[in-house]
This record gives sequence, C-alpha cells and structure tokens, in this order.
Amino acid sequence: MSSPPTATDTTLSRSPATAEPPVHDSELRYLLLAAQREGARQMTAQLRPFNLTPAQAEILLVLAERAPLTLAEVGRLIVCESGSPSRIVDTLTKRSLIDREPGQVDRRVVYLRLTPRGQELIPVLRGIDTQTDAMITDCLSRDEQAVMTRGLRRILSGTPSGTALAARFEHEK
Amino acid sequence: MSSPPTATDTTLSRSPATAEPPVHDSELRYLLLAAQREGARQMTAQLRPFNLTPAQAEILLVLAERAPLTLAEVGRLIVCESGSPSRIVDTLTKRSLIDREPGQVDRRVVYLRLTPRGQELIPVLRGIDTQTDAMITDCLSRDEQAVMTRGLRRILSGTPSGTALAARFEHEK
DNA sequence: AAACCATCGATGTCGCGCCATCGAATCCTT
DNA sequence: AAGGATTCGATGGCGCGACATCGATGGTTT
Repeated sequence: MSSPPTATDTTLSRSPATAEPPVHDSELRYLLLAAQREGARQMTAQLRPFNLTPAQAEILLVLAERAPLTLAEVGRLIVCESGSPSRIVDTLTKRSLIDREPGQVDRRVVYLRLTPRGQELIPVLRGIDTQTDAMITDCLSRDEQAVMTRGLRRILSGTPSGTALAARFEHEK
Repeated sequence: MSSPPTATDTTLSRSPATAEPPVHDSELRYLLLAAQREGARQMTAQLRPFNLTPAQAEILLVLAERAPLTLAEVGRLIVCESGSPSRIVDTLTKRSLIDREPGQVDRRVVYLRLTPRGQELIPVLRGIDTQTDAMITDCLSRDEQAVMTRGLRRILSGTPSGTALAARFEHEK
C-alpha cells in the first residue's frame, strides 16, 4: 500500500511470478465471468416454467429472426458451441419447437425453422430477454454501456464469437 | 425508433414483445458472454499442457493465497459453482495437488491446502493468468478498464459472485 | 436434555461447452 | 472423369455449472 495512485505502470514492473500477487488485473476478467453467470442464472430461472435453457432460447430467437437456417449457419450466429449445435437442436426438434427439412440441392444440410408451437414461444422469450437485459441497463448509464460495448467489440474482433455477434446485430443500430 | 438519443427512456416505451425486435440492448449481454468464453478458451489452451482446466486453476490459485481453507470457504471465494466444489477438489486431490485434512474441532469440515506439487504449479498458473489478462488489458485503455470494473461491480453488488469477488480482491488495490 | 434448525460435504442428475472423430456429400484441382 | 480436400451433420467423451437430496455434525431454542 506504499505506492500512490499515480498509476499507468500497468504492463511493466511485474514481479517474476514467483513473488507476491502483483496488482491483479484479473479482477476484471473474473467480473466478466461473474456477470455472465449471474445473467445466465436469472435467465434460467425465468425460463424454467417453459422448460427451456438459455442456450435453447438463444437458438429459438435466432431462428425467429432469420428465416430458414442450416445447422452450420445457426452455429455461426450463436455464441454457444464452437461446433454445430446438433444436440440442442435435436432436443428442440423432439419437443416440436423446431422443424427440420433436409436440403434438396445440397443434400448434406438441413434447413431449420420454427414450428407454430415454437413461434408461440417467441414473444415470451423476447420478454425474458428484455427483462434480463434490464439487469444490466438499470445499473449502467448510457455512456457506460457504450464504453463497454465498444471495448468488448474491440476485444472480440477477429474471434469467432465476435464475428457471430457482429453478423447478428449488424442490421440493427 | 423516432426518439432522439436523449436517453433515459430505458425501461419504458418498450414494444409489446409481439412486435419488432426493439433496439436490442441484448448485444451487450451477448458480448459479455462471448468475451468470457473467448478468455476461457484461450486459458484452456494454455492450461492444456498441465492437464488443468480454468476452474481447477482458479481453485489452486485461491488456495495459494489464502492459507488453509475449508471446502465451503473455497466455494464462497470462487465464481464457479454455486454449491461446494467438492468434485473439482476431489480431482485435484487425486492428482496430489491438494491435501485434505479433516477438521478436529469442527468435524464436518475439511481443511484444504496445496501439496508441494501443487505449490510448484503456482508460478506457472500466475503466468498464464497474467497472459490471459493481457488479452483484455492490451485492448482497453486504463479508463475503459476502470469504467467496466466499476460498472460490473455495481451490477454484481449483492449477488453471491459479487461478494465472492469483493472478498477476493479487497486487500489489493 | 431434547427437539429443532443450519451448516458442511458428498453424491446423483441434467444440460451444455469443447474437443475429436466419423461417414456422407460437395467442391476443387488436375 | 478421377482424386483429394473441404464442408456438413452426427456422435462419443470429458469436465463443469446448476439443482436437489442426503447423512452427519454443530448450534440454538425451549
């Protein structure tokens, strides 16, 4: 506690790992983790009555906005799952929320869309989404939200998840 | 959306869920998710040679800094796992990285500490931690980091994860 | 002291994220 | 046209996060 808060000695003067815990920028990383978890927890709770998980809801919402999509396309629009979300879609198909139709021209792919029953859920899911967002938007000023959004976009630019989100939110703003 | 960015109309004037996707504050939420995932991925990759996962590393690091801890105490200091991290600790014990010693006065608890082999890993783990932090700190200015940290702390205040992190980082800053 | 309640740690279940692998279909190159 | 590389979707494995339950221990109340 002897160093005054003159700061900006971030990258240098780091102790050689075997010594004292330095200044721990790690807090921010753990805060990101915690915030994500907390949001997921709340969303899980709200989705419970519908027997849906956040990941399932995300897929349903993506399908609601982007007409028919192949499995791989869904995978690319979604933050979850690096590979293809076969199994989640499988579950939703078994519950008659998603309809799958094998491709005719390219016989490898499967086209996915919501069933009427899936459609019915969408308004509710959007509501829950909004309500979970409120957890964030209620606590942060507009400026703070802007700073965070810009910063996170910068961090994620180039990564798969980054491109997924860019594609997903590009046409609204 | 005809409203100018005078803002503060966050909670009201939201369309009735059945209509168009509003403005989607959701992006920030998904950005948080994506950032967390991306960080975890990178950390996983770095930890692979040591056959450790991020969650396991977090526990080892907590034990390295806070002498002997009971299982419940570890659970309270950690972002992972709402309950007690019995199984993760179990794995680490089987690998002789953690030593468990049943409590004498309170015979319910178990005191955990690192074994010499566990101690050896700590410098490496701290290095990987720092390196993962760099992913964030290299992309964000000092100010941005401060804004994000403050904002996230505010969001998490009151939640279990929030208290966990507060306890964990309080004595350094 | 006895009855209750809280805490601790273990264990089972479920869904998911990630990795690796596989067969099938398609695309590209020669 | 034939060969090889790529893409797509399915599947198995592993570890983890969340929830629920359980027996054991400890604390509190009456």
